[in-house]
Amino acid sequence: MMNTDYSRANLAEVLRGHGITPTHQRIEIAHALFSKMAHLSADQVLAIVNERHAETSKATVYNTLKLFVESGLVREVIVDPSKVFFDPNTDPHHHFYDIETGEITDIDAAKVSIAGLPDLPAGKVAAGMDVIIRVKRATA
Amino acid sequence: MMNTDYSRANLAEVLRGHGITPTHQRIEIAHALFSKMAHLSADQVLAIVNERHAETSKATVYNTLKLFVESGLVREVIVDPSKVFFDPNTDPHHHFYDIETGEITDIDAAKVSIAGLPDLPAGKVAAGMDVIIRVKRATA
DNA sequence: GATAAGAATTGGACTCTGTCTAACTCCGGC
DNA sequence: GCCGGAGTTAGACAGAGTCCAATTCTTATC
Repeated sequence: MMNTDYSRANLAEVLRGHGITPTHQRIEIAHALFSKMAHLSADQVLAIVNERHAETSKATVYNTLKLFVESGLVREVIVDPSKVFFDPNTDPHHHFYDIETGEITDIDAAKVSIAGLPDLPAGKVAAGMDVIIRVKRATA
Repeated sequence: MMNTDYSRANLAEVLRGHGITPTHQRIEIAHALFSKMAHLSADQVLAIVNERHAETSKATVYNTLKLFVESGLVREVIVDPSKVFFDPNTDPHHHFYDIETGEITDIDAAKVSIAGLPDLPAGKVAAGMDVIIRVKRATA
């Protein structure tokens, strides 16, 4: 788990630690994701980053989010057709998605298991697997 | 589970049984889904239905798939950003989705369980919940 | 601190999935 | 067979995401 220092200077170090050149835009995007600690869509990230002055383009937000996903800094959560969310929490966990309200709730990874996965200890869902449970009512 | 007679005449009866007026287009769409018994996207359904002569519009395919989902004839499977798949198998089950190959594999519903769902017998995932497990390698 | 070369960013056009609409056609009860 | 409502249609539209060539920034090296 990441520490909780979300200063620009610290975020720059975090990016360097993941082999990412810390540009202004990338730092702002990282700041948006980590300081909110919420599941954000690319659109929401774009809006937050440009709240005061428009300074980051759509292309950069998409490029950067893709880069962050590839380097394991955030996770992609695909719950909705036509909208991907980005989750700054990379601890092993899964997601409930309420179809009706659009709400996303975390589930402890240890609580989800699948029988018949002989190569996994106790049938637990392996790290790297992304379990998304779509429900019709809030179940959290 | 549905029977395996995929003749137009029988599909018309199946549609009527679900309260759906069996038009030519709807029968063709049902035929595409059930005779292949595969997870198809709206685009694929459109292509299959119009293989010989263009006779069904995009709007009708979308309308019909939505109608089929609402009446429980097929299920929506949301595994990929920007593409929804439709599954003619409505038996309770869940899905593995291989991010790299795009392959979708079924999992027996009984094999997936979540701890900490007190209102559900034995922590089993409830009917109506749609569990999608996104993996990086084929795990089936 | 200046320089240079590659990396990052940009805006805008573009693609793709899916929606909407208003006119037209078909289905089924009478 | 007629009629009214249900179903279908083409094409315009919307929103998320991609692409590209031109520009700007970062950083290693001096």
